[in-house]
Amino acid sequence: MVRPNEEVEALLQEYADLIAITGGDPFKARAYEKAARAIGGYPADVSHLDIKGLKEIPGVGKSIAEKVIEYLRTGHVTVVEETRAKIPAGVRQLITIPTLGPRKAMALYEDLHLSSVGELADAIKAEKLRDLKGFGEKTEENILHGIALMQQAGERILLSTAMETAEDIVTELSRITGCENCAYAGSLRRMKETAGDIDILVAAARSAPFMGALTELPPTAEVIAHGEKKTSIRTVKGVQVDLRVVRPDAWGAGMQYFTGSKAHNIRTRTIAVHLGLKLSEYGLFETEGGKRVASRSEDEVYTRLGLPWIPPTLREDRGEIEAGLRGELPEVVTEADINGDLHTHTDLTDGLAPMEEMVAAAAERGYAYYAVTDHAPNLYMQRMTDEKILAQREHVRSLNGKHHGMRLLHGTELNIGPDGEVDWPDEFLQGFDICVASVHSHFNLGRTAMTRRIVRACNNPHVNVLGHPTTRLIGKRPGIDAGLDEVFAACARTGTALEINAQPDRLDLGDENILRARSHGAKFAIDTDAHSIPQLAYLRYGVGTAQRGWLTPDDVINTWPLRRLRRFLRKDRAD
DNA sequence: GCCGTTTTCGGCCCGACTGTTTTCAGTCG
Repeated sequence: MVRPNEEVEALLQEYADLIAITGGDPFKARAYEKAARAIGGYPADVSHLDIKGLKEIPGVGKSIAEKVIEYLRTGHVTVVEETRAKIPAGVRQLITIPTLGPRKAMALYEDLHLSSVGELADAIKAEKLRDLKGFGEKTEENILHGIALMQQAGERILLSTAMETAEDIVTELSRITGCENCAYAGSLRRMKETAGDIDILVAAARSAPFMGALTELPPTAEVIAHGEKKTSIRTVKGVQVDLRVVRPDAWGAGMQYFTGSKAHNIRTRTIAVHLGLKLSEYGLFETEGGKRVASRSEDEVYTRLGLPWIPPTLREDRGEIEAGLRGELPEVVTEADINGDLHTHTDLTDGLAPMEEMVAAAAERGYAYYAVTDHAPNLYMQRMTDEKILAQREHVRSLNGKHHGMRLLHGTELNIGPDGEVDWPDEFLQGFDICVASVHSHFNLGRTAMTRRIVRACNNPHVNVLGHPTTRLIGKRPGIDAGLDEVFAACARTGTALEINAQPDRLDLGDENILRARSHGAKFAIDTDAHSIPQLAYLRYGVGTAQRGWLTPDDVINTWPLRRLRRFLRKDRAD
């Protein structure tokens, strides 16, 4: 079900956290963290590897390889179990609170015996923390703020987490005899950035086999409800999954109903009423007499309502009904329209895979072009130098066109400094085919300074893409405070594309900001910011988000042919 | 615990920022 690589990654990360919390060797903790990341981002399935194969993964040596083997054989690792026994699980949860790290978490556990987020919140309210060494009023405030941020995301999970679970379940249920159709619906199908639960729909004459199967799938931890029409379970990861089975001739009406959104459905049902019809999850019926007029496919249902089929990503009652009635629905961008990725990393900085491997994997995706954009020197921890990036450029040039004719662009991800300055002078920047520029520091400037800073970066004739424009991390960090309308206008004016960063915890810009930016006439780049080969597939989440922002291929520069893209990348420069 | 054009020991991503301190620990990117 879940990729074994991810399971192992989670286990090693947990062990790294436990080492850090218990005050173990920080280098050891980092070694486990590094190995966890490397395995999570490794393209081959680790469960098919032996010790020798595992040790070929960078950062994995004898000791970790043996633990991985032990885990794959027995489902657990003895030393991890032993360490777990010393530290309540809640303590580890504490370090997921922003601004709260392993040292503070351990102090809270040892001195105040706090071992859950709830207990911590209560202790802060009782002003118990401020007397602790290294803690003060401001620390209390920051932790409370961090807890609030986490709870704001609430019980919702990231789109990618929901998607992986849903696709696994759909695959399993589709195998069952009698399954005529199976798909996920709900906010997941609309590609909303987070999901509260997962809705799965099956078309079949008999429901019992599917209801039974769901309750017995490996990720099922708890059965919440088990009936004839609906079964709900909770997975080991705490995600609720609702399964509904409909008759095959009601598939379209069921999908339409369970895809939502609620606001969209209210509109479609109102239209039905005005036509003397009634719309439910079972079909579209005549009010008088109850004769069924449509239900087999969504297309049939929408057509009978006088609407074209509406892409699920648009179904938010944000004007799609009106546009549909006028015959002016946008032809939204699809994954197939994307000609290349313009923001990616290699192991020259913090990526996991060597450039050749990233490039080969990108070519397999059928891209016409691909940009290598490693970090620039001002992100000090990456240790980039002029020599290293120039050597990489030579390497990029040497591989250009060698994989299915895919053209390579050599670029970089610049850091936008507090005054809007970037890493290199103009003469040096001139040598790049493309520059992404992003905020990686100074997140707390005031709005005026923040706006000026970003607008200044857009004015730079070498900055082509504004990377993850708000820098938000879903459920962890709000976006920077900037005058976004000014920023979007500057992007449109200067020919700087706004990135739709497809990393599932970023999805930045998000749909609402995309709609705003589009109204300013800005262009966009849907990029994965991939740090490993599997992450190249995150593109789908960026595309879904772009669709939610009503973008067409013409709005998205990396759907364009290379010639047009290159013209855009020159901005107004003469060179 | 990993790794090696400083190779079996001794380094390991470096610097900024914040809030707590009175010289610095913890967290983050």
